[in-house]
Parts: sequence; C-alpha cells; structure tokens
Amino acid sequence: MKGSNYSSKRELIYSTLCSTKSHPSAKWVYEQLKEDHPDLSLGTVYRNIALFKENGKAVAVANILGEERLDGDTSAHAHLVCKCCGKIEDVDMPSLTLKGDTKGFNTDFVAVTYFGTCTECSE
Amino acid sequence: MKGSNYSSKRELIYSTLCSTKSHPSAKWVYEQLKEDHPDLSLGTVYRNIALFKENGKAVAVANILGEERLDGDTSAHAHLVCKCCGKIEDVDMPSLTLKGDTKGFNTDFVAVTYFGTCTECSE
DNA sequence: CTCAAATCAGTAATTGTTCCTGTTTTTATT
DNA sequence: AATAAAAACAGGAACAATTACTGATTTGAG
Repeated sequence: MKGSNYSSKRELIYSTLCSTKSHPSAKWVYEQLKEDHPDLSLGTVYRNIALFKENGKAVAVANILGEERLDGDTSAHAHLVCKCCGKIEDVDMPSLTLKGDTKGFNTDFVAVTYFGTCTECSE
Repeated sequence: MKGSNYSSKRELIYSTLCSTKSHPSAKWVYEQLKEDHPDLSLGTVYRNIALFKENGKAVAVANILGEERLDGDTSAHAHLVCKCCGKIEDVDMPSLTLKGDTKGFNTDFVAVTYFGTCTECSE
C-alpha cells in the first residue's frame, strides 16, 4: 500500500525537510535537491510531503504568500511569523490553560502562531 | 486613497462575512451575494477582503483544502479545525504563559488553532 | 528470477487568487 | 445640479501553487 515501500527519493526529501529550521515550502525542498538530483520531479516532492503529513512526520506551519510552509520537527513548539518577509522561527510552546468546551472535537494537535514583524523588517 | 471611499459592495461583503460563524472562504461570500447581486464580481470580493485584512477588520483563520478561510470577528478567540470536513468552530482563547524569548519579533497577533476531528466525522 | 505493487518523471490540468482594461460610482468643487 | 478626479467596479485573462494522469522504473515477496 501507499507509503509502504522503501524509496530513495522519499529519504532525500525527508532529510532535506529536516535539515533546516527555515520552515520551507515544497518548492524550496525541490530546488535544494535539484542540483544533485536533476531527475527529481516536483510532483514527487509534493506527493511525499503529503505522505509525511498523513503519517505525522511533518506539519504545515502556515500559508505565507500563497505557499504552504512546512516543518519536519513535530515536537511541541510555537512559531513566530514575520508578516513582512515571511520568515518563520521556532519559539517555546507556551503553556495553555483551556477554558470552555471543545464542542465534541477530538483534537490531536495545537498550533500556536505569533504574527508580527522581525528585527530586520522593523529596520 | 485606497479604501477611503464609501462602497455599497464593500458593505455587502463585510456584512456577509460577519453574518456567519462558519469562517467562510472568499468564494462562499461571493456565492451568497451572487443571487441577490448578480453584478458582483469575484475579484471585488477578493479585493475588499484584502482591504479588511489590512485594516484589521478581518483575519485569515487557516488554509483548508487550498482555500483561505476568514473570520470577521477579530476578538480574541481560538479555533477548532476538523481535518476531515474542514469545519471551523470558535472556542475560548486559552490563557497563554510565555517562556523563552521572542527573537526580537514585534508581535501583534496570536493564533491558536486546534486540529482534530469533529463529532460528525467521528461517526 | 518473476511478477505485481509502489514509486517515479514529465507534463497536462486544475483551481484559488491576482492583475488588467475599460466602465461606473463616489466625492469634492463649483 | 454640472464637472472632474479619484476610487471602485465587472469581466475576463493571467498567474502560480498544487494535483492528476500516463507510461516507465524501482522495489519487495515468493
């Protein structure tokens, strides 16, 4: 079944995704690998990233400037997003104290994202 | 300058956006209005929603199934997102206790989003 | 080794969103 | 109210991120 086989491309894509803290887009991953692996297809990158997300090995952090930005680090942490340049940084996850009910939802993941302006963009 | 004039279409779009708690997409807003206002253009909906976001009168909640979902309620609250059907519900904002530094970012908005499965999708 | 399932490259198709052009509406000024 | 400039608009073309398709290649089980 889907995702059950070994695949050298899949390993490449996953290790590239995990090699950076820049929270890249699929296209960025593709461009990093294209140099050394000119036979890599962008569709393969998208397909494998979708698999990673299904399997909980990656998460979508935000959609910045029309691009979905990814994180191969699925440990609990929050994100800082610069609305100006699109830079995304990791920060400690705050402790969350819930109030109110959760409307019957069965939740398995919480995203905490701070939006603002980074040092460079503030001049 | 941009956004300074009165515009009946703008009012329609804004009131439609605020009339629902479904956190709709731009297309949904367009389709609601199209019946009674067949001369409305989808581009106008997108353009005005961009204005609302600039002016802090609306926020983008999440990008679900490739569609940006919006909220005309900018008060502090968190969101529940069903990964299965895309339904979004409001929940109380948890109290956040920050630890660690914020890397020099000047933040002005925090999004807290819980991902999971809604009652209907859980069967 | 052999075969079926999985994966892939390459490209076409899809689709949410933005951009462009000529027209209409709004506002300010007489 | 008439006029003119700015703002907003409709309609459709253009764009870009993502997905789907097709035929070839790779992988894993027996």
